[in-house]
Amino acid sequence: MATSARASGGDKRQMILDAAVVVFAQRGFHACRVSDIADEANVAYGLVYHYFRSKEEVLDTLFLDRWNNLLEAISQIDAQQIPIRQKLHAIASFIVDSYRHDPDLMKVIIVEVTRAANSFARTHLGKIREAYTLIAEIVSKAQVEGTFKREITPDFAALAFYGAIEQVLTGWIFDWLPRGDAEYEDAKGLIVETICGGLEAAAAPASARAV
Amino acid sequence: MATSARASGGDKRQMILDAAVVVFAQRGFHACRVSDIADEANVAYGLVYHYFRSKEEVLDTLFLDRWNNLLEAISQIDAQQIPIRQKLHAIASFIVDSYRHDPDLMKVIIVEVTRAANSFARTHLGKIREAYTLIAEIVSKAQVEGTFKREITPDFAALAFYGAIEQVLTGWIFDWLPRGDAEYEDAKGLIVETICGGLEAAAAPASARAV
DNA sequence: CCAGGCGTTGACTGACCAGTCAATCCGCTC
DNA sequence: GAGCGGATTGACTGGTCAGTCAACGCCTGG
Repeated sequence: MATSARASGGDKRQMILDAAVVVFAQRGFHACRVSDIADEANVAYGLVYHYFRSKEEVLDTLFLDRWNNLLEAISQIDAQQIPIRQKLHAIASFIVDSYRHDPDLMKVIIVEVTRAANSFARTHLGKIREAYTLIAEIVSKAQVEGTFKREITPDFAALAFYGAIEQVLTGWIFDWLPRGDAEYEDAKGLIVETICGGLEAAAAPASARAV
Repeated sequence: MATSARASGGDKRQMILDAAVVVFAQRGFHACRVSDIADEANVAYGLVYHYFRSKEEVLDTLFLDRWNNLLEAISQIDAQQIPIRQKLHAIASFIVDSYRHDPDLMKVIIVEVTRAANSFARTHLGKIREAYTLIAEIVSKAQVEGTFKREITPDFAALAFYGAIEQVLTGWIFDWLPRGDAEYEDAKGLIVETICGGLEAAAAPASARAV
């Protein structure tokens, strides 16, 4: 009664999006057919085209929703008055927890958009770079206040930081790395420690930039 | 005369491979047609299938040739009696110089294989992970000798190191980062410094693992 | 009870393209 | 100069799928 057979308004739209996540995660964007999405959503083929202009628009929608969340989260984290390490930890947390909360969706976003440099990343380059830029600004401020050294450019640092996170997520997605709540928590700390503290034992003087 | 109209043996095979690099780099593996490769190589469509079983085998060939080179290079670098930083710098150098020497080929390998987690990376996961493993072993040895701290697992360190390199290459490939000989040299040093020394100014004690 | 219209359906079309194959070419050997 | 066999050609086939569209269902408002 509450949920009539005829679902109200955008209800089926959401069902299609949810189905798309499952299908894209399982078979990949290019390998799956639009009919797979419709089947998974228990919806007629044509309805997908009622709500979305194309198969691509479905993926675009999934990506943009999620990525805008990320951008806002980073901005909010940056606005807080906390040490730089805590900021980076919070960003890593947000992304790792996004994965924990909905692994399929994050898999789709990373595998099909973020890492798919020749197809979708092209379209969304602007959005993706916004994230880099926000992180770079955080690094930059840390350099100004003296917490971070200046030898490494903020852009470069952002690349390394985000790259490390993405690489770890990729490791989980493809089962190179063990998954689990403990692993997720550890990873957050390890990413931040690697990027901030480096791998070297605290012994060599800062000037030991050999090679 | 030396080069007769009828090229000898595997000559055309190489022409096809070279053409594939150009075409894959320009339009992407999925977006291009086999006929594009044949056209670019000035060769009949069918000849591609004389030398390769499928379009995929062309890409596989490109990838494996190059990746095996990389694996061997890493092994050789590891065998040398030099400080850990120099080893990592040499690895970064090899990869960056590979890009400098043949940007299109590296673009194809990274964009179409290494980062294409859902299609080709699947097939070549083993090969790709060999690289991680080799790097992790180097890190592991550095931990044993006390140069690297033990808090960060070798697997994780390898992920971060390789991830940083790949991210920087991606930055060049898609024009987020300026290219040029100076930039290439700088990048090698910055990658190593970021991973080994971290971003933080040398002031906080090693125990400052906040958050 | 009827009309209008959004939501929904799924068969169909048009285009695309990987891979096949029968025919031709050409260098070589005997 | 006959004939073998690998190299080369490109028209063709078979299958796939994204996207279209005409029709139908069901709610709503009059």
